Amino acid sequence: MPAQPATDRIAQLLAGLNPPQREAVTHPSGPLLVLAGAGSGKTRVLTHRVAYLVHTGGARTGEILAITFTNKAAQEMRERVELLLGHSTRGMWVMTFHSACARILRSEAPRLGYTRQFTIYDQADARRLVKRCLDELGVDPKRFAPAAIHHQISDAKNKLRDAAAYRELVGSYFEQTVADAFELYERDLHRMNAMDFDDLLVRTVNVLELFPEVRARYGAAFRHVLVDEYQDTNHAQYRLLQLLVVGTPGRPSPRNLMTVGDDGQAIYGFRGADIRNILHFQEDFPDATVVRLEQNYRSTQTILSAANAVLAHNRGQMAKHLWTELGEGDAIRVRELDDEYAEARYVVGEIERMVDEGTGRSEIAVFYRTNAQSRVLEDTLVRREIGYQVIGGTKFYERAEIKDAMAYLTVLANPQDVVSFTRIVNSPKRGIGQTSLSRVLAHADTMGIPVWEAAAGAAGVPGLGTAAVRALERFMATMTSLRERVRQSVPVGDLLDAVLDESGYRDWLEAERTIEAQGRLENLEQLVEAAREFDAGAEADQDTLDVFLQQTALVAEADDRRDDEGLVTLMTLHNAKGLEYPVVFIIGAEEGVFPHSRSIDEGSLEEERRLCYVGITRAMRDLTFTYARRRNIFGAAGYTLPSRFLAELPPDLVDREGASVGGFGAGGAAWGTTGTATRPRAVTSWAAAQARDAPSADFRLGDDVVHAAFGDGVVTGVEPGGIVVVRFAGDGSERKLMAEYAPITKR
DNA sequence: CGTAAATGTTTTTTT
DNA sequence: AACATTTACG
Repeated sequence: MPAQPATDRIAQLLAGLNPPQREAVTHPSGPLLVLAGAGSGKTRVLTHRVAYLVHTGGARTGEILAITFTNKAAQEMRERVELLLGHSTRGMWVMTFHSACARILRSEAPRLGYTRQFTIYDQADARRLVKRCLDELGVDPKRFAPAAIHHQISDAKNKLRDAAAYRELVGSYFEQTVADAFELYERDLHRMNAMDFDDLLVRTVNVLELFPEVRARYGAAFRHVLVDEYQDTNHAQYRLLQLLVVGTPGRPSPRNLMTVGDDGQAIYGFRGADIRNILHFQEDFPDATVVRLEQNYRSTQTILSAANAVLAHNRGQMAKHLWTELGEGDAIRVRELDDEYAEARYVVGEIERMVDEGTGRSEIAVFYRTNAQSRVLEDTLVRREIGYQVIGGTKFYERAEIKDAMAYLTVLANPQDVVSFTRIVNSPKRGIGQTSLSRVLAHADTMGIPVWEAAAGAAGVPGLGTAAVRALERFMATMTSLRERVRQSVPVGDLLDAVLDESGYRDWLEAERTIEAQGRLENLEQLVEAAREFDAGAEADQDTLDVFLQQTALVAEADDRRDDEGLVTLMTLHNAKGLEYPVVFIIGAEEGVFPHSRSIDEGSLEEERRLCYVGITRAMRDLTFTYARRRNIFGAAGYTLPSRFLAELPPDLVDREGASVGGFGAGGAAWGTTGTATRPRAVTSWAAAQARDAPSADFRLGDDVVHAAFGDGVVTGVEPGGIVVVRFAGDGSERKLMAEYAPITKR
């Protein structure tokens, strides 16, 4: 393309934008909030604004920080901006919050007592560490699940509360335990030179708050900050933006913050997202310009009206007037099936029919609430030989062999990392069991030295058997030799290859001679390949291993979504946000499944409803809901009720052939055909519906019960989800039990 | 110390 | 039903 005068390029950039889009793109300066309804072209506005800023000289590429929620979105944004600009976006920060923070911390973390080689722990690593802390405290992991404790800690961190601040708010024994674990956990993380996902945000905020010169530097560097999916930001992210944008007393910054979002699509509250960030933007920035994008370019009016009608059942959403020029379109189908197998057969049958009629497979998507639901569907698709892809689910980097390989590299980069060391020391088996490992760890702890050093001096570890000492010495000889190559800056791909050979990991898998091991070997080769690609693209600096590790820790999936290959796409509703498909199926529309029983229990129904809104608005022209009358969970079959969201769809927009008329609450037909003698009382969740089939589970307040292990007790509460609360006479403890599974009987 | 059996727990959603 | 973790045994 020949170079054009800037004015032409700008005119071209703005052609094809509607008036509010254009207003947002050309906004001169200062805070800007874009309220962008589903399908209203928000990515378009973001990318065009970035290009506009560069073209008009409002910012150089290096002065722009564009933050997205997922890596996928970041990559897509970068590509689209490059297309608009006609050149590379090198130097522009287009990435997720976590990536941006990791990058800042790679240079600034030493100010907080970390080295540049700090390890990033994912959820699983963090949970393992929490469990270790609980062990150290002598807490029974059955009483308090490490996952629950970690969730509390994570929640606190997202609110920028440290362990001390958390302790001040303690109000129960559970929270007391969390506070204890929190302190140990933070101490261990810092000692091990490691950060969890939340730390990336928190520590960046810490650096910016503690060091005004750092804040001034980054504040000046990013003249324009653009944030996508603003409704999903948490408090730490909010604070981070304030620090970057508001500037320092002596040096006010241009406050060029553009946030784009839709309060109707806030679906990450469970992860600490605070919807108030978007609701209060105009209070934070009273001079903010607000632009509403209300024309939808994606869906038929029927689909939009249905989405609006569902969302209208929430209180306090911002008003929306989405409209479209795409016409009425077909009714939304709702179908009732016998069970999840019939449901899968129906969906796959419809897919076959549509494909026969000329629809491309890549135009079709199936959404579900939980990953586990993909399984039956996948079986059916395989049997009918329909190509499909599953987005999300078990991630490449969460596979055991990949985590092992990464742990080897991590230990080589960060010799203090106990979690990674523990992971690899006896994998493959080299005769270093739990007992020997504990001795090494304890020794490192008492001496206050890194694990690596303790292991390297195995002979000096008290209580270690000669066999264990020898095994450790062999292991550490290998590791030391590998570490030497790190020092020489051997490319990561070569290093990883050497790790797999010299650790004996490859031989170990090859010796297994199973199909599964073969698959694992292939995954590892794929990882080596990814490392070599990284080497090829890496700049010739010395920190390649650290960069590789920190970058990889933040990338969930290696295999990307493919649009062009004629594959039907399967994913969770959460994963569907930001995407669109001509044909959409939403399966498992049942109380307890969607809305999920836990949401019902925890009172986060409005968020579930927004999730439903997100799902509906992904569809361009064809939308089908299905639900099953009977569904298996934990093995046993249970009966279900149609999702309340189905009842919220305006009847005149819906085609309910084969489905019970009236939806939720009119499930009598479904129940009647099962031959069940008693009509069920109103059930609020799936588990409760299922509990109906087990008469023994019918506990009432005040019932005297006997538990196989805890002895006599009395029922002090009955909760939705088939949970009974029992206070036991033996130790006075109060426990929540699953009525159906717990070994309790009425007296 | 490692393997195999037994036991108990689990399912939201994700950077 | 599937999985992880704990326990028993060689």
